[in-house]
Amino acid sequence: MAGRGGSPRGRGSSSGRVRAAPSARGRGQGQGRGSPAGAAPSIRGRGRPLSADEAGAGAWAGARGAPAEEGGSAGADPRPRSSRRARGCGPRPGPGSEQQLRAVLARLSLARRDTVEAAALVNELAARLVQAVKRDISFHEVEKLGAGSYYEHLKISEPDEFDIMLKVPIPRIQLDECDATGAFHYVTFKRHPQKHLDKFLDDDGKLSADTMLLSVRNIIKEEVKNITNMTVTVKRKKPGSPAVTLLIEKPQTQISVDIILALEYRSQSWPRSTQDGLNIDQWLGKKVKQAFKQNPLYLVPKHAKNEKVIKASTWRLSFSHIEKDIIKNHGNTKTCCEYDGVKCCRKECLKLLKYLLEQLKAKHRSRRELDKFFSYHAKTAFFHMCARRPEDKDWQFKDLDRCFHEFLDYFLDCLQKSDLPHFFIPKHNLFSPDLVDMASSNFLSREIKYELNNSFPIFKLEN
DNA sequence: AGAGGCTAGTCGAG
DNA sequence: CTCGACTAGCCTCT
Repeated sequence: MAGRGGSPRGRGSSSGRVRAAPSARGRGQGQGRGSPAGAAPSIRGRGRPLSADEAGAGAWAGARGAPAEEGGSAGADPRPRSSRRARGCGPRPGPGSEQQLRAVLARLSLARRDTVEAAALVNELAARLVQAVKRDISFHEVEKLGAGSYYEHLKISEPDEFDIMLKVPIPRIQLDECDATGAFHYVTFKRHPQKHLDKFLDDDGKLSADTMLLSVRNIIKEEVKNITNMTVTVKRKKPGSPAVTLLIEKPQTQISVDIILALEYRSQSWPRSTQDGLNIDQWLGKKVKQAFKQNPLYLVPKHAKNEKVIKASTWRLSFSHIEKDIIKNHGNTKTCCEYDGVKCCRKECLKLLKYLLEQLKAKHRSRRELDKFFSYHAKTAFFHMCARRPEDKDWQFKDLDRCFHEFLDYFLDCLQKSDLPHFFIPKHNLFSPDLVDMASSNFLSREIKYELNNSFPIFKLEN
């Protein structure tokens, strides 16, 4: 649940209470949600899946249809808790399909040992950096917020990428859209300037994203010099990136940690460009939507590109906190996926699409067609798909194969039409031809169709 | 800041 | 396969 402000949906609450006290959520001990699911030995060897949040989409125009309703898919889900995710019990599933997908998913789960080790390093590093940043008067009030796949329990393969937002509360600011997307804004202070942030204003009185991020970057670089108990380096700055990326070197692997500066914007209402977004009325409910919209918004330093002129002072809206909350509370019913509720396969579908994209990107690393696809595309398509199929019964655990195929169909459709609206800012088309050219979408479409029609050979590669 | 409770996840024993 | 231990993260409450 997102910030204390009030994440909607008090989840366990049996009452109709919508946003209040989550305290009543208590249910039994959170114990054994056993799921053996053939714990694959941590797969560290696997082809480094490119960078964190990326994944593409795939679309396919025609080939739909094939969703193989294969023989009654593995056992009916209704097995209560534990056994729920066990793969392939019950009648034999058709070749490939259900059982194959579950095997893939089992391989994608994070090995606990890796998670424990990575979390210890990352948490220690993050705590130090937060302290260091807080020492600067301008950033006195920063707070940490875990964002991205790892914190959404959607990280696959290895816990090697972490996104950590540093929230800077900024009251009374004004946002002005700076281009047609509705995502990028200029930030100015209303009325009184805020003394501790004045030094980040540019000549026009706009808050300069570049300057502010650079300031954080310098603090971090200094602090990193003092760290002796692990090997950490600060990666070279990428123009237009909202993050300071750190690398923790470990004997076998490295962990990348993105520190993302984020202005915390609380206001009566979200900006106009978001007005028709977050279409979850049928899925999570209007009250939930309303409650989400009471949450603050975040702005991350990110150049509005897409135009000849690069604007150094722009900020992009970020909804990571809401996305995280939706993913955690993804059901039409409150009890979806609770330990005594019914398990759905939504997250599994998303993991599979992310994996597919990662693998395709890795396979075609040397070409450029897939460079423009990111896991955020998969996530966005996922939200739309959930909104189109709002009911838990549309996502039963036993229907993984069908659900995944339908999800891919939808994704292919988006690619083919070059149309994937940002889930929160509907007029912002993430597949707009200026962002993703036709050659790229066609290439990805073709690759996905190929995988679809051949039982996903790319999932079998062991590399 | 710290303690305690809870969830969602992995893993080991039988 | 099932059970339950164990753990990270997150939340609430002093």
